[in-house]
Amino acid sequence: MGRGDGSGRIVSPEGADDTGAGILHVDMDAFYASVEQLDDPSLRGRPIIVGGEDGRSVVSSASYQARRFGVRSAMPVGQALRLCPTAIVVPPNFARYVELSRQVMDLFRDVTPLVEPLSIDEAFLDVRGARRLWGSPGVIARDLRARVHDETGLTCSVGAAATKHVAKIASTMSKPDGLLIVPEASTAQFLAPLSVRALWGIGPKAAEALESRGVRTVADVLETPAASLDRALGPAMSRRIQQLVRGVDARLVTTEHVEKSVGHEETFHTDISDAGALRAELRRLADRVGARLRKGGWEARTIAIKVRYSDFTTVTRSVTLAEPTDVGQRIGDAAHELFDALDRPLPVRLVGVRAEKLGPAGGAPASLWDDDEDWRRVEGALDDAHARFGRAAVTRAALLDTSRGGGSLPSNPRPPHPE
DNA sequence: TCTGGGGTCCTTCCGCCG
DNA sequence: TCTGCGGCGGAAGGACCC
Repeated sequence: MGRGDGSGRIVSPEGADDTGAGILHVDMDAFYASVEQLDDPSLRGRPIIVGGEDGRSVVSSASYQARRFGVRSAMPVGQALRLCPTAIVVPPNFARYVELSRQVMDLFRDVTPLVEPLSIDEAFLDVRGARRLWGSPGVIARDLRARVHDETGLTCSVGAAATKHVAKIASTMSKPDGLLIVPEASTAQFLAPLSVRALWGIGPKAAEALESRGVRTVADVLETPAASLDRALGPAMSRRIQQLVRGVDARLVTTEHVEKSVGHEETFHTDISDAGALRAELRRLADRVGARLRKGGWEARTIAIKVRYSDFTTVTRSVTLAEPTDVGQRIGDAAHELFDALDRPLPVRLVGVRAEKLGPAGGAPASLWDDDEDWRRVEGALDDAHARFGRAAVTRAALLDTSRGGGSLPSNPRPPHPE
């Protein structure tokens, strides 16, 4: 969810060049806050904050009217109210957000089966195979925005570019309720003046490390020796950033996401010193983790606890079990053993339990940054299939499905709906 | 000001093993 | 038998994202 206030918004004019900009990033505007304003007309046009009402909650989402006062996501609600005393605090209604999220994602899948939800309110769409059906990426993006608004009453912002990374940046810059298209040939020109803070994966710490070396913009990164970037960011991040600033981003829009761990944590209303109460809470969280593992048909072998003290220092402890488990009792026992071995110098404000999953069926997901084998098969088959069936009849997704042995090439010109 | 909850990925350290 | 070394996996912590 975006954290900006919409100042500095940039959008593309009607009919802008969209050559090669086949990856869309769609991001709902101030999603939770907008849903609340949709459902309660008395909130429309007013500064609202979606967040818990207890003293320790933070802002989950703020309407643009509140953002003008400096209110941002993840800010403590108390601080937000000092910035914007007239703001109305609304408790979150996650079931409703999930419902609307499903509706919006279904709209996306009407356009292309290659939809990768990133979170409840944003997704990547690969529309490269949809040109014959729905038009060029720019046309698709405009139609999609109109459809989302017509059918849900909500607005979204869309970035269209040749890669996920650039599309993501573009959607952020177009917020709220905008569309920004970056044609493939303009990628370098688009990126060069941006602050390093605009890059995905560069947070406050990494930005500080770069800026302390005089590296403030993407153009600066391009002029900085790799060894210097390695020292500032570490080799892995350095390599990644060097690719991103050159517009290189091999990550594909993938429709399958496999979670690697499940966990729950709880911040108490007031800090707790009583070991019995803390152990009871760990047991409760372990049961929830176990229930989720069983529901997904997974097992876990590494169990970790997290304890945050009253001074906000946080420790984690983990253990690898001899046998994998999906049983809350066993997870709770492990959590208790880890907890009992801690010396607890201060009252505790948060405890958490996490389990690293094994399954399902050992299917570890490929790295985001590796080439995808499925995709290579698809690319190879695509030209051949286009020649045989015509471009409009053949989508990458259909080929992907076919290449996995799960389907056949479409006989009608509409992209197959995944459900 | 006073910091949620759900995750992922990376780095560093350490012990084990050949 | 001892030492050095590299690879590897586990553990812990931190940064980052939404």
